[in-house]
Amino acid sequence: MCSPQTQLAEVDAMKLTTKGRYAVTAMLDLALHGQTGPVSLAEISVRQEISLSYLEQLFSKLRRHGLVTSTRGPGGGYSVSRELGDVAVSEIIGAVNESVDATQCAGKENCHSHGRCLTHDLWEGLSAQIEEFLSSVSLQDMIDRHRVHSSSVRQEEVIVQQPFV
Amino acid sequence: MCSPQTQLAEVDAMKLTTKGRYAVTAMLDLALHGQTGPVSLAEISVRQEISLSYLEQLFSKLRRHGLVTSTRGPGGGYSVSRELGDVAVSEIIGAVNESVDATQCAGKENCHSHGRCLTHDLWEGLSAQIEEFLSSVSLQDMIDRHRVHSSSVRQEEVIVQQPFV
DNA sequence: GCATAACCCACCAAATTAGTCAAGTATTAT
DNA sequence: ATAATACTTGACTAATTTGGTGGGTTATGC
Repeated sequence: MCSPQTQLAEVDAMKLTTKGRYAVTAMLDLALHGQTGPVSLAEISVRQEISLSYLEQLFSKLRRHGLVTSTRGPGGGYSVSRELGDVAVSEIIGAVNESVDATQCAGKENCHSHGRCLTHDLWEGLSAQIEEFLSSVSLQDMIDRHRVHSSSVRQEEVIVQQPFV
Repeated sequence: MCSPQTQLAEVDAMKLTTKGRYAVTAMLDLALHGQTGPVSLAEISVRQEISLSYLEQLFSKLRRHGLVTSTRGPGGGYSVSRELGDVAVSEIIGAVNESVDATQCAGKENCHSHGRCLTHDLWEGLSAQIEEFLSSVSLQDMIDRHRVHSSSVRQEEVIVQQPFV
């Protein structure tokens, strides 16, 4: 990012876009409806109003990252491949945001003299914190927290037990 | 988002893109160099390698949101309008990501029967947490934390004093 | 007055996102 | 076997966002 030839340079920081939201939404649908067996993308497409082809793109990446497993044939579909508590939101978002990432100035080469690099470091630090935060939230967490929240339980618990260590 | 006419519907959730990063970076530059007076966009442009015109776009929004004040004429420039501890990262990112947002299904209208809305709620919950997290980090926090981190002080402090309450 | 800088605006090229379409391949219930 | 179901792949496109140009206008310190 600091070398001249890499003009704008995507550091592979956590990106929060609708793409990631679609992926998380779909994974949540899978988590909620997948107890009895595989869930077809067609079902998810209808329930979540995401186009089937777009879901195929997303799940192709999710599968390559080992987050879901597929079952072919009639009655087939996708299943979450691990326990819900072991699937972090950051993994889901990271999986669908994967890029070829060829042009990356790995590490910090000549990045110590310019004023840019201090702010660069500061942003990296924040970025790392966001990622750490999203790493600490699993699908199970999201479901549990919602359950607690939507019932008339005290808010205190929800706020105190934040995932950030 | 749940009504049929709103197909994809941007809920105004926190978006983490390069645009927001540019804004935070520029604000940090302002914070670090603005002690002696206003800082011109030209300076920031050189230091942070962001085009002047793009900075103008960003600061136009930052100014309209009251995060910076401008001083015209020679020796002029921008200043952070509040104390650094009072400027949250979430405000900066939110300011530059403002959208006209006309087509929005405000509130939750007919959103209680479909399966979509549970996952929708779950995402909203996470989104709120991310926003809350970013709200708790100020420019001053970022600078302080970096200072602590870059000197050879124990890591413990940094980890323990996380901004998330 | 003049250079400096904020401000404003319309327009644009490239990249990314989101979605479509079509032709496959694999699995399995029957 | 075979049809049905479901996943795979890739090319293609529309919409949006990103980042930038280039033209100007206004305010102000010297």
